Amino acid sequence: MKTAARESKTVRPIMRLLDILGKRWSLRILWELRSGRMTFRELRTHCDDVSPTSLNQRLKELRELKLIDHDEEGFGFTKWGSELGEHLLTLNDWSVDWDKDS
Amino acid sequence: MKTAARESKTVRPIMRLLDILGKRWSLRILWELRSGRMTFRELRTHCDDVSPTSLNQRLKELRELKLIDHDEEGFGFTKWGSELGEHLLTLNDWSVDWDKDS
DNA sequence: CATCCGTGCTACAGTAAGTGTAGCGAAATG
DNA sequence: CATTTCGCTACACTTACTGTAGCACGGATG
Repeated sequence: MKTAARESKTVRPIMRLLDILGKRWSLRILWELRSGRMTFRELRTHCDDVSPTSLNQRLKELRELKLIDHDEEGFGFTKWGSELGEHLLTLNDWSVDWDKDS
Repeated sequence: MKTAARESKTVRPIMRLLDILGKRWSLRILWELRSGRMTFRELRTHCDDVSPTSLNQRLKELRELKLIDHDEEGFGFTKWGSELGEHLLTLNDWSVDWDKDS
């Protein structure tokens, strides 16, 4: 019975969330998807040409968490992902003030 | 003129933020620090015994971003880190609903 | 039919990042 | 002095990510 390499050991939702969001590109992917659905290649371009291996891995995980989905228009937010995107937006506003105090 | 391995190429504050938060343990560290200041070793224990190498690296980066600081009571939030902690709290509330729709 | 797109995605070797254990030097306490 | 606790480092090992190439599929076009 082997445990997954890096998935949350706890059951707490926040931990599941922090686990995946703490992986490289996760936050960035969600951030970029705010501007609408896009194809794998488009998304890749928006994410500084992240390697397709990594992108695919993250997309798979984010889909499993029901944060994004995929249809004929490409990848995009689910209802939940959309809500999470809102949180990122408020974080964006915050970061502007934070940055002023560089 | 070499560029830093993984620091943001853009100047946008949100990117700087997502960059560091997207590194392993960053979000977790901030999450754990909500419960108050703690020593290196305490923090390490709270973070599933993360390797001291990684912990030290993240703490260093988070200090550079003025999100946490260190005094005789240990590591803890700065004013900015504290605000970011609030955001994590609302994210925690959200995650509970999200989790119900597993 | 064949040929050309663009799609999501995989293979694979190389590089970077994180792990786990041991332990150091400094400061505080007895 | 010895002991404890502190932040932190060394180092070999393992895992994660990168960068490039290209595959299989489906739809359009000739």
